[in-house]
Amino acid sequence: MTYAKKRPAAPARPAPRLAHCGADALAALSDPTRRAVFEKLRHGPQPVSALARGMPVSRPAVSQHLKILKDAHLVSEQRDGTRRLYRIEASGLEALRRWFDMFWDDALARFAAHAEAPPKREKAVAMKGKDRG
Amino acid sequence: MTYAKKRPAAPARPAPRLAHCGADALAALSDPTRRAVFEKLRHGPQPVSALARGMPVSRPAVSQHLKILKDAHLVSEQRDGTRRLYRIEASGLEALRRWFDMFWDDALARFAAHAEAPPKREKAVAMKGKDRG
DNA sequence: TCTTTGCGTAAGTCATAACTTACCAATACG
DNA sequence: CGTATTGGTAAGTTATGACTTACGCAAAGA
Repeated sequence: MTYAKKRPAAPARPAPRLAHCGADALAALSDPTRRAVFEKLRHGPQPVSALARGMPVSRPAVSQHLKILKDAHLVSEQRDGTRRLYRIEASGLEALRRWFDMFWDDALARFAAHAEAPPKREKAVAMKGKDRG
Repeated sequence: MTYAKKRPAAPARPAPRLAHCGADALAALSDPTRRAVFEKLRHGPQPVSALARGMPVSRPAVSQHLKILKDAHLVSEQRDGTRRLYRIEASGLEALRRWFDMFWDDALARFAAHAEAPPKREKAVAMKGKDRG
């Protein structure tokens, strides 16, 4: 969940720095229903009602999910009469993969090196019960 | 968001079928703060307070995020005195990659084949204004 | 042993994501 | 032109996730 407006109990939230890569795609695919829709598209381009058919949610819900997937460049839309064919778009997957490979390579390298160099224990500067920096 | 308990406005929600692969990992990485923590771990194993340092959220918040990452097998924990060293765990990444490569391969194959075979238009069985199947 | 450091967990708050139904626009079709 | 199909969008509801503070326990260190 991303906080934006003011919230009394939590002073602020200056948008934690994050790699602006496959972030949107990750968020988009974090929802089970959205994943289900996305997986349905593996069988080829489909109109909204076909995607909604058999799903436990309403057609408008699927529409809303498709919008999110589209914004994340995970699907693209092609108008065909009154229908709109949705299909999986490579670019979103690609962005995701780039972000992801970063860690993958790292993990492998680190595993290969086998030297983890656990951080030195350093004297903490007296914070009695304080949970905040 | 995953619905579980009853909700008057929405009859039921029988858990949309989904490939039980990197699902947890995707959900875990969908949060910006969690990604930030995860990215910090690229520099090597770190104790909780080191991870929390400089973050816009409290230390307990980071602890909670680490629990989620751990449940998704994205990080592992090693006790060291009063500290607990967290490090990136390959297995979660691997699961994620498997799920992900499924689509990736598909997308490439489909792109290569170039034949999309858009679904035939079929007479819908008269549903006046109904949004549900 | 008494204190400090390190960290997990409980309880409570609040914004919001994921739904719902209703409505509207656009295209196809008779 | 009237009607049905298709699908996007608005408005409203609710469960939940991301926080907070407070507390408690375990290991070090004096």
